[in-house]
Amino acid sequence: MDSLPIRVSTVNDEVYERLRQWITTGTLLPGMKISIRSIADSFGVSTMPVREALRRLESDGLVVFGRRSVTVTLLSTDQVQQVFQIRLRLEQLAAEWAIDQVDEDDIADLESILAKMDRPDIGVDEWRHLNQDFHRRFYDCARSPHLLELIRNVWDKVEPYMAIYASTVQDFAEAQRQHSEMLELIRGRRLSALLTATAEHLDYTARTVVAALEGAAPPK
Amino acid sequence: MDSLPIRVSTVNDEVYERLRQWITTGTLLPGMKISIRSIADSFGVSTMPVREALRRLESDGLVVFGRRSVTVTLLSTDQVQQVFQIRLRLEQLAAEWAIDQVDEDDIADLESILAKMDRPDIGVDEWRHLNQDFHRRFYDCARSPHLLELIRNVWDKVEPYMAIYASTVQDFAEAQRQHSEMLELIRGRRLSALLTATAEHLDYTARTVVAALEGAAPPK
DNA sequence: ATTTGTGATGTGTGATCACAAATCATAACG
DNA sequence: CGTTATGATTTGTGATCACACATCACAAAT
Repeated sequence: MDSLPIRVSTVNDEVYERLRQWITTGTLLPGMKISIRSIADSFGVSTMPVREALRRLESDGLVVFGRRSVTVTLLSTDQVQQVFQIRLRLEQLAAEWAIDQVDEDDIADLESILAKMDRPDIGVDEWRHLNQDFHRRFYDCARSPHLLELIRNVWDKVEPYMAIYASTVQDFAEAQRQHSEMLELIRGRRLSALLTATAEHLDYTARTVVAALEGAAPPK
Repeated sequence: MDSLPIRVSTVNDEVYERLRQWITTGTLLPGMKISIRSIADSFGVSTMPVREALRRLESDGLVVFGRRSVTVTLLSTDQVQQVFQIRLRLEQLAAEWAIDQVDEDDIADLESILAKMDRPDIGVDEWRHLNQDFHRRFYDCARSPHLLELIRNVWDKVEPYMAIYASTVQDFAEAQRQHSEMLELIRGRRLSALLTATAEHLDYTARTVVAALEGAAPPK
């Protein structure tokens, strides 16, 4: 009898998730120095689990260990664009796999998420959260946890800059239109059209983010 | 005057590289349990740097932390095939970028590596090493350290199974022919042909590895 | 006013210790 | 003989400590 709903969240995992969220949501900005002891104190734990969590974030590419310092990874504009290119290839692959696997429940969930995003007075934070939900639910149709996690990792690398972009823009109409289009295309199993739509959506997002990046002052 | 080629390798880094090599070369087989204390003792260090190194390998996807155990990641045949699909997309992207950036030095280096692999009495370990060199040097032409590292990470996930495959086969003629073809195509800047050649090479490799995997007894 | 040397401070690194939980071996029981 | 209970052992987790080095501030010299 293997009952496995046992909760075994360790301190390390907790710190890892929290720090990851702090980085991707913009609480910790790219280029900022991180003090292991400060983090440990503010969480009320020892430095050890913080160190292990930071090592994981290092391999995720979200933080960089220097000689005697840890900083949030800072990407150049070129690097941001490259990551978007990588994201595109991975998400197109997910789209290919999803076409053959998607069912009615998937469609219904996606419609539900999209409906929540259609509120005109929606806040930026909530919109970003739902945007993440939509895309993740979308890739989830590919039925490949491995690919899903990889996309999530790459996604999170540019997520801090998405936060900067989202805070300066309040018009999500175009993005919403593209989402609707993608949903229609996957519903109709129109693969090639879905691939181009995905490319257009990501290109649009990348261009908007880069524009916001160059308009905004570079973080110190 | 900023000459700073000072070597500052930490114990953590050392352990990380060694363990990574042990996993990718097959010294530590997929599914094997890892004892943090044993590793620490065999390296003559404390458990601390070993723990941090293992956390990095966890985010790399090479080891898995259980409730009270650490094991080398064990992939199913399906998962191995999926990783090869992901590799293909990333390496095709690298090929696209490389076409516009490759110069004579790159070609010369690739030819040199290929020449070393042409020895008929070459050992499997040496061949695998040179094979890695060739592909990495190839992606290096894309001039994107970020993409290069990502490919390396994904590559290493299936590398343990490449080791199993390589140990059972002693005929590298077909792979060598495909390498030569890829080199010719990048020399002639023939992008679309290079993309299909890359696809064929990776498909061939994946099929061979999967065949060896199903033929071999699953590791306990 | 700029540069350089020196000391104080802060910070990551690595070692050691204590503990709880998982694992395993052995024995008791059906 | 197979199954379960139980105690010993192993092992990851987290805390604390000592240390070396990077960083910064201030002052003295150019």
